[in-house]
Amino acid sequence: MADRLVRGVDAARPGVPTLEQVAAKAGVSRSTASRAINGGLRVSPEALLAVEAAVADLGYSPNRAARSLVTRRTDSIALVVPEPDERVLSDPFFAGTLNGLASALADTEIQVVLVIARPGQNERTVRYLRNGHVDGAIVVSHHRDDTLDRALVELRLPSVFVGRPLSATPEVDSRLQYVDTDNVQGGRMATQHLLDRGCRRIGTIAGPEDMSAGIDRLIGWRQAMTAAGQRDDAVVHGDFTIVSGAEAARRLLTEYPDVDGIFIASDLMAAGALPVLAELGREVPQDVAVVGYDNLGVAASTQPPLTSVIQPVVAMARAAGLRLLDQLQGATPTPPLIFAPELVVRASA
Amino acid sequence: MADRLVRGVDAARPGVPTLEQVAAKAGVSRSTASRAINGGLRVSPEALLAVEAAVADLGYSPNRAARSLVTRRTDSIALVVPEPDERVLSDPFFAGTLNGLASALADTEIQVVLVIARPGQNERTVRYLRNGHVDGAIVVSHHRDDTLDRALVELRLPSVFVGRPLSATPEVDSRLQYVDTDNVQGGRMATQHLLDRGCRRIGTIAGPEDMSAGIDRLIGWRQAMTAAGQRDDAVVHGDFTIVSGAEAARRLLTEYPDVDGIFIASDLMAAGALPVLAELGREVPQDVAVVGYDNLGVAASTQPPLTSVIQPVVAMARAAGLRLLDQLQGATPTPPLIFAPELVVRASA
DNA sequence: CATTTTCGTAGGAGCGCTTCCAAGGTGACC
DNA sequence: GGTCACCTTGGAAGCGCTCCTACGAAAATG
Repeated sequence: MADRLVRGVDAARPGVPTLEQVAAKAGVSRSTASRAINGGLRVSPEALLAVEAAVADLGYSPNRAARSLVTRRTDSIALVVPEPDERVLSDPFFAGTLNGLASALADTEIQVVLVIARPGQNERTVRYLRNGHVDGAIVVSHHRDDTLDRALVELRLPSVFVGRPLSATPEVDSRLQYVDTDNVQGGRMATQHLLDRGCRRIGTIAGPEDMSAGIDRLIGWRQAMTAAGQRDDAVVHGDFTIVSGAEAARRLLTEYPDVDGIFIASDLMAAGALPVLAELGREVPQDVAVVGYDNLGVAASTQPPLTSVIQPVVAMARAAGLRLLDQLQGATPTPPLIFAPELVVRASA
Repeated sequence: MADRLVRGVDAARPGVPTLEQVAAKAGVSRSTASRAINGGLRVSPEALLAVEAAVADLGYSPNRAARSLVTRRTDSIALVVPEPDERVLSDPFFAGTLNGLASALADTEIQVVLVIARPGQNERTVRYLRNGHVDGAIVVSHHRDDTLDRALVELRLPSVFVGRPLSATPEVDSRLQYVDTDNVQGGRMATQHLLDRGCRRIGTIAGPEDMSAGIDRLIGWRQAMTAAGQRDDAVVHGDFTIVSGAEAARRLLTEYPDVDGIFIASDLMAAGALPVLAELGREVPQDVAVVGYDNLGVAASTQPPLTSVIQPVVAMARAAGLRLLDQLQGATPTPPLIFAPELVVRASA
């Protein structure tokens, strides 16, 4: 273990003001000062004013540790994210989540603690969450490891998943809060758009088979294809990265050279696929129409710009944050909140 | 203020184990248990073993609040980031930072608290940091607002900037820790590469004039151009986003239609510029060679793939984390750590 | 006018932990 | 064998805060 660490703020100086000092300055007792600060109930207007002045004067802010010790709350929530590897690194999904969450918590005092869920360290992560270090958790269910999901559900810690966790079978849905878009419908919409513009031999570059977003979008594609009486065999998988998109496109066009439309389960993969299509002499959208998914920045900047299905990450994360807040206030868990996907038509299809 | 919140973990159940329980189970006093847990100094081997067993058995982990209250440390550091807006959202910079920081802290107990520095709320941010809620801070100096930078420096809170803060004039450098790449040299290298391949009329799409990365890369370009005896007037500015890159490219080619090379200060802007070049009938790299900056994922997937200057975000953030750790252990601040940029040659130049 | 209710306030206990201190036990050394 | 040093240990204080309880004064009630 490390030696004694040096104090964050030097103790030699007057130091951080305490409630005691505020009370003294305001000429009231510690209790009154505390009450004044925590909502001002049962405090006379004069006392309230005096305390507020003292607080402003001293630049006081309550010691969270002390408060937390007695309230048994921490006023902080965990943002549980999978270890940011190459994939997450190039994925704007996370930044969007953060943005939405921040906006949900904007006018609370709640802090966000980043919890990196390292693969193989679930034990540690769960212990951290269990032992009251945070009041709740937002879990970015963007990883392939559902033992963590399961463990979190067992925990009874107020928590909301962004994106349906794979462990969310219908039976346990009620015990489990999540926010997601309807990826099945999204997949259907994307495919239908291709069908509507006349494509008949439509392939798909699907996401990983162990992530709900990957699975569901593929299901949506299947549904649309069978409903239209088309074959649903032209499937290759990627892992949502640019590189995998390029590879997948190559495989797809090799195995099914006659495709005239591709539904690609993420814009990033589409960004990888488009250059390959060009290289193989396919004009987009004339020879092969392409629809992506996510609509997160990259979509508009590909060549040609990508028709894509909107996944409103920011709104989802915001909703997740608000739901968590509700739970922290004691509200009972509500059923999953599913956003409707929307299609943005650009040049690629 | 909000009403009483519900406890994160239900108190009716056996609840979270305390040190007292561990001690009882191990058959030692609370003090001994504490000593055993915090490094095991002055504890007999038997006692140590007994405590360790009890800890494992009970799944104990110390209450951070209680510990923090007495040690006056929080064992957490702030990651101060500018409010994630559109720009940050589509920027993999942040994810990389997180990745690097996480790796630096991997085998410590230190938690990362996300502090969103909202514009116009500097007061609040500073107060939070000042009042001992965290032991130190990593500041992603990726924003345009240097009053925060200045305030943080005043704070005497151990902190490390990722990216040179604009307020870091040579005089205050010593009081201020940061990690950065040599953006001037990076700009020079990029430009030199264009010169070397025969470009003579080189323009630049520079970053914002109020961010050190923007300023320095432009300086580098200027240096290379004047050293080569070329005119350094073909400058337009963007704000590091894709959209601004597209606009800037249009402006540049309108004002200076004879450019045969462009140094673009970020890959994202380059990603916006390339389609515009294509649209205006310029072949890359034949008619106009292009060098980008950052080499963060997008670079490899543009059409054509982008020659770019590596900015090792992950390594930088990791270094920043390690330096902060050093400071927390009492080490004296060290001079800025500057990474050398590297050029990755791809098809665009 | 006496009595109850209400209100604002102060004091004190105690949250779980670290750490100071004194005490006890052991071995080394004279 | 006695003294000293050293190591291990438990008791107790106290970190800054909230909240329970008690209390006096003011307001409302009979």
